[in-house]
Amino acid sequence: MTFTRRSDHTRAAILAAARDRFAADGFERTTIRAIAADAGIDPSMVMRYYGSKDGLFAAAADLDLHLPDLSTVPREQLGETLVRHWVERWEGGLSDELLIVLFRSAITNESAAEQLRTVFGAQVAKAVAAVVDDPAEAPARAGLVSTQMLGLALCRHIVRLPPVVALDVETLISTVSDTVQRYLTAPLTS
Amino acid sequence: MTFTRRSDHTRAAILAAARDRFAADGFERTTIRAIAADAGIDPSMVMRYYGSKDGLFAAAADLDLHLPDLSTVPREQLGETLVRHWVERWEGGLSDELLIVLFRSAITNESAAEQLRTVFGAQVAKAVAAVVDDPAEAPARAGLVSTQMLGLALCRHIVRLPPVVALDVETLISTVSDTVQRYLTAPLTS
DNA sequence: TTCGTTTGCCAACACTTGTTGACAGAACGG
DNA sequence: CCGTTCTGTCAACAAGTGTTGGCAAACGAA
Repeated sequence: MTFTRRSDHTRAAILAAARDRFAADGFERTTIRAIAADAGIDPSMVMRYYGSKDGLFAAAADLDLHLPDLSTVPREQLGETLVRHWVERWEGGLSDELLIVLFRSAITNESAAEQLRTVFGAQVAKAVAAVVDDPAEAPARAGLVSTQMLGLALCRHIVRLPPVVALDVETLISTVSDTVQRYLTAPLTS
Repeated sequence: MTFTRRSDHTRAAILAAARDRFAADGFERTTIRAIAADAGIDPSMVMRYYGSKDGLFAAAADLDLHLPDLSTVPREQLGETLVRHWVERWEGGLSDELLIVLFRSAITNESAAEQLRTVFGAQVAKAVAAVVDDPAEAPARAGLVSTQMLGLALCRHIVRLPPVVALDVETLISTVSDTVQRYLTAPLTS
């Protein structure tokens, strides 16, 4: 099944071009013709190898957050570990534009939103569940953590709110870490 | 200039239909034909009264956050005042779908993103500046507050992450209020 | 070589998009 | 009454969309 086909190069070129376009423009504004042009091939090839625009998107937005395993982290460093990982992943140039792909498209495309829900529902919940005292509180804590981390990425890298973009990385990390630390460990008021 | 034209009813119907559609589908997927159909008129009327799709969007997404004046609020209630106002505005049914309009479209449409930057840059910064000790810190604090408030709205009302949707309103308010209170008043580590 | 398969391009389909201009009737001022 | 303006419809345009099928060349096994 994993033979190296002669078309592998083309397939990879399509996927790379698709990620660039989806990340830059979102799902709706990205056209198969533009992707094909970027990849230097004919639009019909995209259909042949990925079936449809939706199929191509699914292939392009398949990602792993690689969240750190929090179970081995000292309790008082949980927030910082998570936030630092998150921030540095986003700051790390274009290497992880997959996140932007998913993000940009999830706002308007329902299947992309479902994919984002799955990614966060599973991966963040798993990371959080490993360190929470009361398992019943795990979903709520994971949800709160998600609001802060997604909000941070949204403001700094998608909408690019000037004051958020201007924030010093270390200030950002240390301030937001305190928040996430509280969401993970502080008693949940109600 | 503010005569009551006979077409005012049509103009209003177009605007209402446009807000519904933009909020539900975002800018790109919303078609003038669909808006016209909802409003029960011909697509060409939309062009006549609003010039273009962009013009219609600008008219539909013109909004005021109505953030409370924090200068009269006791210092220890700043966070809760802001967060409660924000959450209740979003929870208040469809009455404020304008926010969703702007939000959904800002991700893929550059002029909408600019509009969102303006709204937050101006209105949040103004509200925050009124209560911050060191004026030099105001933009950073406003930025941090924005990440939490936008992230909250994103997760709960746009992407609809299940654990965030499931959160009890009062738990949500009190927990996030603590965060915003810290962003407004706690020393900024660096 | 000879055959079938793979890879790619070309042209076209059927459809939707934003937008425009011509035209019919109502409303209104003179 | 006339003539003008306003409000609305209809039909069409030019462009762009995802998608499909046919065909030529390159390849790989026999």
